[in-house]
Amino acid sequence: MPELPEVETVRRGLVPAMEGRRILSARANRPDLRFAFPDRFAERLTGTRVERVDRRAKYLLARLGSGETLLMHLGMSGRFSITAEDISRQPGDFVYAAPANPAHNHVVLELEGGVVVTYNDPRRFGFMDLFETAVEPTQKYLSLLGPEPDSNQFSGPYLAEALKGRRGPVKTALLDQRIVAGLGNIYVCEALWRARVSPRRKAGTIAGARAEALAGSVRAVIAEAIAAGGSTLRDYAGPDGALGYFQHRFDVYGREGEPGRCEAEGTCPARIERLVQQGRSTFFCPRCQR
DNA sequence: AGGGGGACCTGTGCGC
DNA sequence: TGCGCACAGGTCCCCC
Repeated sequence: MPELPEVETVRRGLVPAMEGRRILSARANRPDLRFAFPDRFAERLTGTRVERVDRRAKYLLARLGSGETLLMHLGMSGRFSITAEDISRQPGDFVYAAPANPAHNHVVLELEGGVVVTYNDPRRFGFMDLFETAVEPTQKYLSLLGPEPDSNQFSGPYLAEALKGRRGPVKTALLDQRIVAGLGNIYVCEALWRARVSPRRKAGTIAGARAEALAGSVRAVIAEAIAAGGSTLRDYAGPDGALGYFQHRFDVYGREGEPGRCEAEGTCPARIERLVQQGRSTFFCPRCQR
């Protein structure tokens, strides 16, 4: 379930399990996920220390003592679980609504301190790569990414400039990771609704105050979702060290046919509609989004 | 260059 | 109960 906020929540869960620990063994249980694992994947991980776990857009980036970075993308259905002997009062595992089918455990990392990090991904849309950290500016998955929503670079004027001349719908443009990094189908719908911008509006017509509002909505939606993931995390962090996975109530996503929450009182006379753009569902209020 | 459509996978929920 | 279909939070790649 990973858009930027979910990936950030996962990152925060992986930090205590991985940072500072040497990888004692690594195993891929199959040759590929979405793409083939890089050459000598397990050997390049074994024996090196994880110095830091970063995130860029929806990518998790484990910085290794070897000078390489392990890049991990969760695709649509990727998830990590952690088992640990000695991380008391620390996240010991992620909590999911349904248990993982072990048949889809594709990568297993054993780290110091009895920590085992397992990557499970039924659909295998996720992928992993290893690259020299020094070449990150030209790394194929990272080099073309737009600004993070919470960065100074991401602003109304930036967004207007980035969307200028684009003839397709703004919904599609916001999913383009080169324009802004980390948004997915849910948060694009939510941000457009908050800004009262129609998902069908031509991207190139977003300018001025409208661009400002949209950039602000993107920022706010992402920030709140991260905070909600964090609060869930605290709520679920019990003595066994469980880490809650992000849960959220959406204003439009998945709410086709329900009354809009567009008015101050919470009830809009219109109902949320669903339409399909580029083969993906868009949820919006036909009355309030223009 | 930008935009549209298909491809990659498995799982789930629904209508018949 | 079984079957087929639609749909699912992402990205890449090919074509125009």
